[in-house]
Amino acid sequence: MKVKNDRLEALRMIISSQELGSQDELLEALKKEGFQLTQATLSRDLKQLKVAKAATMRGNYVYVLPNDTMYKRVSTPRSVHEMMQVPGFLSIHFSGNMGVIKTRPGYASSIAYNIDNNHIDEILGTIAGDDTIFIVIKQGTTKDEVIEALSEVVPNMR
Amino acid sequence: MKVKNDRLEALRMIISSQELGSQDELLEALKKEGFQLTQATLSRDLKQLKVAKAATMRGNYVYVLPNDTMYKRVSTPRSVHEMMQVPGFLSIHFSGNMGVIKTRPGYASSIAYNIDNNHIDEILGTIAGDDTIFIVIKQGTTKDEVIEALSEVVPNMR
DNA sequence: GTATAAATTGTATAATTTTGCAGCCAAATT
DNA sequence: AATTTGGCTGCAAAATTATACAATTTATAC
Repeated sequence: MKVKNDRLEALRMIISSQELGSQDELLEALKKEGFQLTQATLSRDLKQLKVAKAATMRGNYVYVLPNDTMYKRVSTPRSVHEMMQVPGFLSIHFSGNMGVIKTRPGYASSIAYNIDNNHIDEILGTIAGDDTIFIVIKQGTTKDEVIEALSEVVPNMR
Repeated sequence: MKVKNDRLEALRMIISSQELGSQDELLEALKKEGFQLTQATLSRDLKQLKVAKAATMRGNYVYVLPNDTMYKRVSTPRSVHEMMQVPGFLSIHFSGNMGVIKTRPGYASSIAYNIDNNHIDEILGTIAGDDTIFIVIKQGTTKDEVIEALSEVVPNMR
């Protein structure tokens, strides 16, 4: 069934690239892509793709794919080594006791996870958005020391 | 409100330890734990906890926590009552005008919520990830003052 | 190609979830 | 003490989502 597979693929792309909160909105987005279907069918598609509807920080709801890190089920925890293959890192800059890492879209949380799980003394903590990570640096630590420590963990660090 | 926090905590435990697919089922589970509330309130609680409803492989739906602890569960599943004794707070450290709180996975946002809603003068604001909270501290405030103030709000603070 | 089985879909409806509103209560303010 | 403010909740209605059923299409076997 070519049509259905295409539709599911389009749906995946729509969900991962936009923040839509109801099936009607998804339906409309699909229509713009040239897919003609009813809410009932969409509901079935969503079930098949295991899409979840989740509350956001901004107080609304969005659909998310099952492998979006936050709502991922199961998952064999990836090893540090595996994650080092992931080339999401873009840049790092510092200001005062904080560092800001820019990553490719979607990579922030996995890189931050990687940093957290390596218990780097120089870093008190991280918080990740979609393509940005904030890190708080231990007092008395230099940028170079932080970069040195991070380069053990983050691929393409330098 | 003590009751509400307890309820949210119980809800979290229920969701992470059982596979329930409708709010009515959750309501019943909560009732067994001694919580009395309506489906409407539950819906709001779920929104606040950022719980998502996701399709499963077995063709039904389940509620999942934003960082699904379900599949990382430890071998001995603790009872809801036991787990409620164990709040999520792990540690706090400071650097410059910032504090970094580490929590058990998934607990950051609810603890940050507690902090925010207690209007602590010494804290300008917080931002929470999954297991980390950044807090920005008012200038001229000492760590001890912050810890003092937080201990009113965060369980197991010291 | 025809027949049979399986999958897909729309319709209509049932089931579920979210939300506006008003009341209540506790904490803060005057 | 009285008043204001803000959070929490239930109720009921609105909004949204899931599904039984029947029809149709597609795949498979003969």
